[in-house]
Amino acid sequence: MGRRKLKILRLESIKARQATYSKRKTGIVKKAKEISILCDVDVALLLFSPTDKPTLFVGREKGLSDVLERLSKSPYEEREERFDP
Amino acid sequence: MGRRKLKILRLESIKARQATYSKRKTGIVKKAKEISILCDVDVALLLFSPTDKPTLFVGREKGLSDVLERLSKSPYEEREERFDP
DNA sequence: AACTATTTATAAGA
DNA sequence: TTCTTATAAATAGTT
Repeated sequence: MGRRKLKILRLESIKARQATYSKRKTGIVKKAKEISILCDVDVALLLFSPTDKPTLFVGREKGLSDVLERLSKSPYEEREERFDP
Repeated sequence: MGRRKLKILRLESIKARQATYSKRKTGIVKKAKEISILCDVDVALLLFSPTDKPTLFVGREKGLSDVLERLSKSPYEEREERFDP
């Protein structure tokens, strides 16, 4: 989306990475919140900025530890890792 | 987006929650991958489906434990929790 | 799983 | 960083 189509490759300048990070972080956190509410599911999203600042969103008024514990209790057969969605 | 504007409230039927989850999971995992590549940052996204199946995406070819360790080492003052982005 | 009308996210610019 | 706007992308309802 945007004025031009962007290729998904590492942005060259640190300024561009910071500007794009700021915009996209807002978008993805919003998406995380929406899917959690709409579908009534647990979500945890952790991001580090180009300047190393972490942002954490966990849905449904839980803590990160609750969601991680849930993952640890989930059978391996049910887990799905997405490296190339 | 879509044929009608949707209010961000828990969908009533389990079928609707499952259908919407499936579509939006694809979208948010794609977003996580994109911000990780474009901005060259660490990202971890964990989602549980309405049928309890977990999906995990971690960017930059790291493991979840690496990203969690990075969070644990991050100064509290730098952390940002987003409950209402 | 696919289609497509419509809404939403965002790239570039200011 | 924040706002605007043109355009690309996501997705709700449907089949």
